[in-house]
Amino acid sequence: MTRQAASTPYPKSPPERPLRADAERNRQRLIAAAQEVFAQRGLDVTLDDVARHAGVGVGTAYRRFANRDELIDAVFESTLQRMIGLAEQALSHEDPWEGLVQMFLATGRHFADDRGLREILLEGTGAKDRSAAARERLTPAVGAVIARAQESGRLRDDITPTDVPLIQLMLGAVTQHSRDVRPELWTRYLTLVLDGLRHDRARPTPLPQHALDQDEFDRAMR
Amino acid sequence: MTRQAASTPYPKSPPERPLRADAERNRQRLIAAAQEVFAQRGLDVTLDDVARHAGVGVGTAYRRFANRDELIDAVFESTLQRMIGLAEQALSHEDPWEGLVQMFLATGRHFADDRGLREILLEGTGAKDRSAAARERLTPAVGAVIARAQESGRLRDDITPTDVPLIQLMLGAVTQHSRDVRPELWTRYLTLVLDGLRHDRARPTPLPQHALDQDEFDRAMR
DNA sequence: CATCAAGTGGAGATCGGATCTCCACTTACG
DNA sequence: CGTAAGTGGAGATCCGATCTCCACTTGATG
Repeated sequence: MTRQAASTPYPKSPPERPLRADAERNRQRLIAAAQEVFAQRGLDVTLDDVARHAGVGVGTAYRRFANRDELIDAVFESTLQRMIGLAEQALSHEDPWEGLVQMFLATGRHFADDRGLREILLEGTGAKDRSAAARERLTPAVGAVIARAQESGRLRDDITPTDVPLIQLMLGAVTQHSRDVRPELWTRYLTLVLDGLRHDRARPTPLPQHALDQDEFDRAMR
Repeated sequence: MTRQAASTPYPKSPPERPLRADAERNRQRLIAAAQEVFAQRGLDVTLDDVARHAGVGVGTAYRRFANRDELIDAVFESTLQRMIGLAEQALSHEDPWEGLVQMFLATGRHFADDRGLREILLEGTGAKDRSAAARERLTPAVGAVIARAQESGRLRDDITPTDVPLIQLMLGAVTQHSRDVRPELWTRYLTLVLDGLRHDRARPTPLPQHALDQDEFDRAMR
């Protein structure tokens, strides 16, 4: 799919010297456009799409980014930082269980809003090493949140850090199908899962988001 | 994508007269092959793939089935019947809660083993009316299982029948990513969700399937 | 067993969509 | 103002999927 970058014409990686002002402006526009397009339609869009959305010519896009992968890297570096931040914030929440819940909610929201992010972090789309590296940077914080919640006795003991992305993956599947009909539906199922994750519980937590009615359901399942 | 069937050469729907014996044999082979290929690789395979797998020429495939959709219908009619049967069996289980669990397990297993089935019933891939019709036939039985479990007081009251396919969709997402690494992993998350679905519970149900370790995880996320 | 309509295989025509280049033109910068 | 840097976008190239066509084989029938 991705061709090997040819030797001469446009290999991009090391910015050999500063770009001209207008060129740099276009580069930023491309990144911003890519961010939006990836979020909406996933990583499987053409550079032509991104270029059109940015209001520049295809040629310009290819001159700045040899292929989609370079663009993806440029776009997701900052997002990944933010995700790590969210997990770390969860650690500083005074209540360990609430911290865990907050982490699921905060990261879940990002995933709900950004299909590209789901694809990279949860579905392993695109360059495998990129995804792996990203998750590796995310793991320590997530592990800490889990461990702390378990020590507090509120989270069942048989949960491990790898369960977290799998759960987010499940919620992502819901979002994928319901986003046009009810973008927040995933919170319903998160609540359900959280009730399953509790070490002990008295009564079920009330579910946010009523279930899909028949009509919504039909539309969600296209 | 699917072209309008042309007037003369190979429109297939009404079997105008009985097929010659060898032709009928090939037809069956094609359906059997399609069943397998759809189960393994989903509905998005070419008729060429199916034909090769059946050991017949492409031409033969196209002579019998004007397009993939006809083949899909031929393949899934029987499977759908079986799914309905599973829900009905759940109703006859003496314990209403156990019946519900059995329904999730039995249908979940089918979904786990058959990607094409997931795509039709859970992901609304392919002809939208086919999926809708199929689900419509499945709904009454599922609704009854839910209602009975709720009346027994074991299933929380805020669950509705449309939650069932959404939950299966979540589990399907797990299966999709873990099938090469650990095909049964979905049962772990089903147990978690079931614990969340219980109206009241003392201690968590032990989870089947230990979580993915780091290596398995990396492979699952490709 | 001879005849011939029915059926077959699979090479390749056709289509469509994605990727990427090329170059005449425009623009920023010294 | 001169010129190196940058631009746009038409179209060359590639690729894979769909579907047809026809020389050849096979099953049914008398």
